[in-house]
Amino acid sequence: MTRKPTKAALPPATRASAKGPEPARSEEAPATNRATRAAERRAAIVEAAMEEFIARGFAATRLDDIARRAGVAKGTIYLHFKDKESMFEELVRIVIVPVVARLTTLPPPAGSVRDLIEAFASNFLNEVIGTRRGDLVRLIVAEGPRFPSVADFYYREVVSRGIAAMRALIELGIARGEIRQKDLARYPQILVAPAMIAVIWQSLFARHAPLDAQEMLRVHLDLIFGERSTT
Amino acid sequence: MTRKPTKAALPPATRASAKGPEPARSEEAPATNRATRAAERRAAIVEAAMEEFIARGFAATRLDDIARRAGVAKGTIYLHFKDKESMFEELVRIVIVPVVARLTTLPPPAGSVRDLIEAFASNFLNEVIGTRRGDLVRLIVAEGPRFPSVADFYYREVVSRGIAAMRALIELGIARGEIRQKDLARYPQILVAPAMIAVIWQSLFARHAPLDAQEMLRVHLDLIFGERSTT
Amino acid sequence: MTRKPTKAALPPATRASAKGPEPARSEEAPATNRATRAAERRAAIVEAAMEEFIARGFAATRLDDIARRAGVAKGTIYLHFKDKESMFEELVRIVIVPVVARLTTLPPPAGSVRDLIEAFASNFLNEVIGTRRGDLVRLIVAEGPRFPSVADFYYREVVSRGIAAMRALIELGIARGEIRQKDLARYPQILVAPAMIAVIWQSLFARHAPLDAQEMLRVHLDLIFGERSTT
Amino acid sequence: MTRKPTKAALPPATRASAKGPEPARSEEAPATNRATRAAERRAAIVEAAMEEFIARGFAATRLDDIARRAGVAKGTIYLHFKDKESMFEELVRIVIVPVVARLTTLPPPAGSVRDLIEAFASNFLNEVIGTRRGDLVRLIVAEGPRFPSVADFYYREVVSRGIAAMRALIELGIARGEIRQKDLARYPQILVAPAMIAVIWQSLFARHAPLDAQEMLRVHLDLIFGERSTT
DNA sequence: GATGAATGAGTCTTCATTCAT
DNA sequence: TATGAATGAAGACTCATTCAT
Repeated sequence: MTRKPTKAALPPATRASAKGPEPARSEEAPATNRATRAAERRAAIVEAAMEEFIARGFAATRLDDIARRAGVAKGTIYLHFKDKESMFEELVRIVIVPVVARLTTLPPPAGSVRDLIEAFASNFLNEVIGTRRGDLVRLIVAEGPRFPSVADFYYREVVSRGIAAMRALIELGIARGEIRQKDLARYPQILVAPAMIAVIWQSLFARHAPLDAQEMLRVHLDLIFGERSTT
Repeated sequence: MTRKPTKAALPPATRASAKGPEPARSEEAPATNRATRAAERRAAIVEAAMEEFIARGFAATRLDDIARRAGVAKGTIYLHFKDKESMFEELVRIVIVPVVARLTTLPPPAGSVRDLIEAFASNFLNEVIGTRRGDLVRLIVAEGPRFPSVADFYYREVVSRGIAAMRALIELGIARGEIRQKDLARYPQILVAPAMIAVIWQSLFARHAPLDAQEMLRVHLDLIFGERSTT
Repeated sequence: MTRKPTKAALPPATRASAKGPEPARSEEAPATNRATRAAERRAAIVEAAMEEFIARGFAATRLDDIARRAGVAKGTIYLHFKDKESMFEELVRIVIVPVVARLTTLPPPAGSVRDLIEAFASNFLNEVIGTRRGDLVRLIVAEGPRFPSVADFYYREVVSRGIAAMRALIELGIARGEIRQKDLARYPQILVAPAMIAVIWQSLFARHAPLDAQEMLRVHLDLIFGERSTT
Repeated sequence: MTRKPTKAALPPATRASAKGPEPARSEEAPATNRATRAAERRAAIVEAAMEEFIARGFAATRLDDIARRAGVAKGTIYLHFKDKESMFEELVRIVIVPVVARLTTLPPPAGSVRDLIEAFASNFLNEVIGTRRGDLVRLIVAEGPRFPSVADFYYREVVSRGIAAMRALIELGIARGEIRQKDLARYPQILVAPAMIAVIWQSLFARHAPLDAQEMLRVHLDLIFGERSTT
């Protein structure tokens, strides 16, 4: 048996690690109207599916488990999603869209470029690295080749925008004299690389060698902007 | 069905599709004695399995496909591996060990630290980024959480050693005055991050936005060592 | 999946596909009082169910489709019928009873026996062969073995009566000297056989080889009554 | 529950009513080589599937039941047939082809046309009416509209040939003066109609009113050829 | 050793039926 | 009465693993 051991290796999941505002499990709030109930259920399914897909990957995830975790019957899933595959694809969209929305709103044009980027980094540290959102990034890396539409979506919505935003910042930094190396603007990936590595590191190796992502990012920024006199 | 679309996206494999009477053995030498034959078969299985696992991930890979691609019968796989799961785990070891062996041999004590690292990078560019070996890295990222033993092994054999080696180089660079930022030695991950990002980028986004990995790595080294006067 | 191809072959029904806010009631009069409304709904369900059962057979018909076609909610069906099975059984009764009623009324004591039978045949041609009613016959042939009660009912109400009526006519024909072969009265089935074959032929083979049922029946009657001098 | 009652209505099938030369169940003959075993299994599956499809119709038949009846595991069916649907389609071909083969061989040009047709009829009586083969005809009538390919095949292989053969015989009969009514050659269906009705009658109404098919066919032939002086 | 037919547990998906609104 | 969201039992199909040849 192949899948069983795989399951055994992953204890019934971390469960109650509700990410959204509320677990939206049933039995709790009676809720009032039907639409609300339906929305809650849908949210519960999304939440549960995310958890399971992250824990086991697409192919090894069982809809049965998602249903159980969401506290709904198996058939209910099919009231919200066409099938497992499109559930996965929609899921990524559902989870990513609000993140993108927030990010595109954020940038308050304050202080120096370094301050701006540090704000970004700090945000990233709190909201992505080591969180469910970080795991989602790893999930996309894992399943991307088998779900081109997911990779496409992620590139379009997140990567290309992120790269563009970083490039703009870098160019600003160069213009203001904060960044010396002009070529950096051609490869904004360099700016983000350590952050991405931190995300992956936390998923895979945190157990063996915990990584102080915050400090690493600071060192990286020092590399780009020069070390700060004031720490 | 879970795999159908995935299969559609991945045409029935690029290799052997022998279906007729002839087993289509591994194309190499005819070989004479039994031990050799067995070793060849095993090698063919390893090769085929790697290919399939990389293309579809662990759960979605069918032993049937591996067998067909390797030109052996399904049962034969079980003469070499206990089951699918341990096959996967052994596989990673089998493929990684020679790579590590080569890397630990490599370091030719030549010129400057930057030259050394550039040699490394160049090697990495040719042998990893955009190759099967690069895909293996993505595979480990993908399956790591479900195969702790694989993640462990990879950390122990590759990551920790790589980090240690990089740290040694960085310290050497600092000692020789080639690298100004002392803190870098605490986070050798920063040195490797762009290379890893390049690996992942090629798997996922090459189609949308091809990345000139070589040039990116050069820019990154300029950042660390300062821009070269000559170039 | 069992039904997919079947569905593909049968475009989502020719009728109502109302999905929007409006229930798309039965198109007839708006009706005022409740009893009337209920009766109308029931009629719509019966009509829709018949259509679907004929198109797909009992097992492959979905209550969902019936409801949609009838323009009612799925639950409404259960206000009128106990379950799918008894719905099917009642349906056949509901549809057949008025037909039988009409037939037993028909026989206008006109001219010769041949004229009488020709009147019958002509009626059958117009009202059964190639119509919904003809498909019902095929449906009963198809589902009879799985619905003994339906077969029983059909035998009792239609077949045995029809046979008896035909026998009476044949005997009359023999008595009057119109029919020479006396044994025919023992097998009135022979008289009806071509008509039944025509019904089935239209369902199955009309596409390959259209059949002029009217002319065939005429030839058949000529066989029994002798060819007419005038025609 | 819809399918359960349907099942209940049909007691676990008549089972041991093996039609072919031998039941080909397992456990009996040890068989020698693999190919033979496989062929036996395939035959058992075909036999079992026919039985079940006839008893319940396509949609209501469960592969589980077919497997159980054939004495094989569910998966084994898929070694021989792509899916339920193509199993059904192939089945009809598999069962019909040898029948057609035999029929096209049969006709020994002996005696009078009536004798020839009586030989046919007698054959039909023994080999079709009231047998598995007869049920198959009913099955095709039942499922034809949902399986155009089956109806097509049946028309091409059986119906059109049968009609052509009957027409030839009728024309011969007319030429020899055995058949008076010339128009009959235009509708050979009339010649076959009572036989078909007998087939259907036996499936549906035998319980209520057994039909002496042999005698009925004789009467029908008397109608066409004139009553025999000797009998 | 090598084979590949056979197995049957496991998974996705459907749909008749129920019931709170 | 009418609704339709929710349920979960049932059924088609897959595939890792075994074992007789």
